[in-house]
Amino acid sequence: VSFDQDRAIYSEDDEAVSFFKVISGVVRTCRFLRDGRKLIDAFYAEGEMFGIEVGNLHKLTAEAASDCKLMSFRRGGLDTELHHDATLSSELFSYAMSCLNRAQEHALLLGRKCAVERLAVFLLSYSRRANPSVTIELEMTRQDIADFLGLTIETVSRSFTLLQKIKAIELTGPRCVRITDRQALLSLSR
Amino acid sequence: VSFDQDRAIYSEDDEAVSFFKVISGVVRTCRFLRDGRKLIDAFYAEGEMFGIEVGNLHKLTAEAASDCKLMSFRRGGLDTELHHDATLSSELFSYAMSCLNRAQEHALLLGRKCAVERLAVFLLSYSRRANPSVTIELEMTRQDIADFLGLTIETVSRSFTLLQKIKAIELTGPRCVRITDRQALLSLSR
DNA sequence: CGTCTCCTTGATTGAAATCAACTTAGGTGG
DNA sequence: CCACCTAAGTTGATTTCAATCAAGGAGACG
Repeated sequence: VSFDQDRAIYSEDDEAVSFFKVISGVVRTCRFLRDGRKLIDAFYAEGEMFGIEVGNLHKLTAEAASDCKLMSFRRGGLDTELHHDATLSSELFSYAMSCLNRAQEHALLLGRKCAVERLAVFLLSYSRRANPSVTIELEMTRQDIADFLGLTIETVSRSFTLLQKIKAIELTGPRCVRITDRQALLSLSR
Repeated sequence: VSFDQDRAIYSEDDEAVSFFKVISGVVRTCRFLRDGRKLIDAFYAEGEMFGIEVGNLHKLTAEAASDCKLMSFRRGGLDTELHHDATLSSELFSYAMSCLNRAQEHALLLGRKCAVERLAVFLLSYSRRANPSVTIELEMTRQDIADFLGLTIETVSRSFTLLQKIKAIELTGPRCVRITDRQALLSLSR
């Protein structure tokens, strides 16, 4: 299945009939407050799965952060299978626990880290998942980064500038970053 | 096992040899940044389980938020059992997913809600788990609430005062709250 | 009765949000 | 092919909310 950038894949409280694997592009899952405030919970890149739920409803909204292609899986008998296939369900347990870990790390970032520190964490985690070359291509907008880090686009932009000023990164384009001092980012991030 | 208030039950990166069930009192799980900044991930009250991990190490620190009694379980063959007992592992999956949900809700709060809104959420969730009587007894300090909500004790205190001023709550003592306008709290919390 | 801890309140500072203007890059069509 | 248009990003000025600094009050306990 293909989705254009910013298309909704499913919405909060939609019935969870399928889950997905990313073939290409980036997907974001997010939540909203009634007045429109938004927080991106996670980005999913090539090869990652999302949309697995326990109840009948999706707890988050999923949107295409870039144009992307997905593999869709019928949820079907997953529930019943769960009670019989111990390997499957223990793998799902591991999967859920690793998501939990990521979410807890995210909470620590949102609750206790300042703007530059948040961006440092983001760039490090992003560089880890992208190919390990020096220059990384950000596949999402400043707005997406801001909504993930609990900031505004202006603050994100200023933080990029600041990281560049202290020579931790180099901006070769608005979406292109080279990490020039990984150690500096690391010490900001903990 | 008994723990006095503020005693560590286990620390981040400790070997995860046991997990626990709360018999009485309240436990908090938390993470730290190197400079001492702290975020409480969750509180666990009577009957709740904590300390279940996938790897060999605890990912969080657990401390007694009040004097408390715990039931300790050897982790033992849980790993091997996991691959054979489908019911157990699917239950663990559900457990992990509900923790994940809670963590995501927490992240939304930390990333996008202001101080009073955060306190409103906290009081509502706390009143849900405590007995449903009108007056609730907070079993933790302002510092704990602040570390959970990503605020300082002063801001928490001011938010209590503010909620009282708008007649959403009544403080019958520093640790005793009566919710007088649940609707007001609800509309702050979403 | 004094001391200590926890909590509240006030004054000031500071980091990020908001408001506003400007720049750049990319895409489109003349 | 180039000029224009638009969306995305940056930068600056100001405001705002929460943090910090500081002082004082209330209850618990020896």
